[in-house]
Amino acid sequence: MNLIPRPDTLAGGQPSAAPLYREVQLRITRALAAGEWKPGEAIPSESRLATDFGVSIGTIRRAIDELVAGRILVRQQGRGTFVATHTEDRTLFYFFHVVGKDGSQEFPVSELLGFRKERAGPDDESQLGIPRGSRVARVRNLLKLGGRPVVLDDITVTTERFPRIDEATFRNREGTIYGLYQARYGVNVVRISERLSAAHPPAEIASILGMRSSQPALHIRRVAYSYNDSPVEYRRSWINTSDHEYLSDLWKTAAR
Amino acid sequence: MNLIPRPDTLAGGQPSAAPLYREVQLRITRALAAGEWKPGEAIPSESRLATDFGVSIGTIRRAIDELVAGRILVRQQGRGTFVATHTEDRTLFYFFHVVGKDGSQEFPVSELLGFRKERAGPDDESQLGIPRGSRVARVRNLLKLGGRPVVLDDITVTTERFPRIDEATFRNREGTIYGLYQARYGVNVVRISERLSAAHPPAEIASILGMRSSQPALHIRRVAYSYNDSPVEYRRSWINTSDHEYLSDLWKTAAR
DNA sequence: TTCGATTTGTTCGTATGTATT
DNA sequence: TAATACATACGAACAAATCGA
Repeated sequence: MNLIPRPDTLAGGQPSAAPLYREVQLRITRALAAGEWKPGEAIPSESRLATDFGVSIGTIRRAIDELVAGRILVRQQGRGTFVATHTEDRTLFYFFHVVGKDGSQEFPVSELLGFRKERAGPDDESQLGIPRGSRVARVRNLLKLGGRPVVLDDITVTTERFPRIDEATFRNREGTIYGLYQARYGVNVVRISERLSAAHPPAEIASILGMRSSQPALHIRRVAYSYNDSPVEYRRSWINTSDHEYLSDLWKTAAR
Repeated sequence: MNLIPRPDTLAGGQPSAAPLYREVQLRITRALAAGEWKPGEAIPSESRLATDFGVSIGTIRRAIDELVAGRILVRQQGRGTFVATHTEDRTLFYFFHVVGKDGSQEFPVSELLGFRKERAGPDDESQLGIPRGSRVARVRNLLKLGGRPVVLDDITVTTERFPRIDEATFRNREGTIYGLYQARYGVNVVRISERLSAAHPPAEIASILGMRSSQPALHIRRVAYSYNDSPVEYRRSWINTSDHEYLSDLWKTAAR
């Protein structure tokens, strides 16, 4: 029956008690993080990976299953398995949770309001896990729904991960911001964590959102992560919830 | 090799193009909805289900996989597969998303503030998908964190699904409200959908939460679903976000 | 249009490992 | 210790989708 005993190591690294498919998964994730297979591209076929890694095709499928569930990879029968991109409309609402109070999901229109480079503050440092005084880029971006301003994003990223980033890069992009990160910097956002609270917006922001400063707004602090849970973006948002809501619907979006 | 062609029907019902594991999954879900296996109990072993359904054990595992991912079932190696309960602390934070601004996850203390029965309003009817003028029970419940009031829930359920429900039922319960639904009424909440907005709380609610009515609060409209996406509870909540936040962290809680 | 090669999707079966009782 | 139940890994066969010759 050709039962080869499973080696304790697969990559020649430190020994491990983890199952084989986890090791395979880890190697695939590392290859993704290293940019070996780029977003939109197909990764090698399952049978190819099986021979390359010296495991059965079932083990490869098992390893890929979770990456597909986590929207890191996308399978297509008859074609192959592809690195997920942020260019598809479907994936947008996976990271964009603002919907109309009537339940309508609308495509936001983006407008760049500001760009500058400076030193990170203590909040940025802790959220992004970066050294003191790191150089960061700050972007102020407005999202309009139905022609009216609804969401104001203040985005912070490190110039280390996004070298030579500038205003034109943001202004001339096609598609979403995460699509830009992916296509131009090889940074693939695969997960976000958001903390919401209600507060009065600062006067400047209230003005942009067309509300009075005495009106309540939704405030969100978001950290976006790439592979291996490494944080890549810190975003503070204000949302005018007069006509819109934040939708938190765990399993509708994920696989059931 | 004993290759039996797959029948188009498994239960003798209408024909189907769905894969076999989906049909098995559907039958398991139906059995759960019918209360055939109760929360906390073990469902039959995989090998037993395989012979019962006349499919391979691999197909059974495939069918159960998604139910486990959706927290409907819980596998335990060496013991069996169990219907998930709302009595475990782990599962609490799957439905309770309020955390301290310092990130601390605290166990809320519940206090019943009110109970009454009346006719459903239009909002209740549409959210719960019930006929006009249905009889509903309304519960007002306060959640305290660190001894201070933080969350006020106004809960609406139908007396049809929760017969003979009364104030004492809620007051004398042990554990969570969803645990009560499960243990006493066989209603198993497996998914919630929440819509968040920022607003000024009504004076009465602000007073309960120890805030001024001019302060912003987080307002949440939640619909809780049982098996087969059938809505069972409509809940309107107000949250004082002075010291707490709403955490939306898709993949930390789900399987990666 | 047809056909064949390729790739993922489904189902089956078997063997063995590990945890529980 | 033995029996039971889930976990991992392998392999095989066929179905279904895709794509190019």
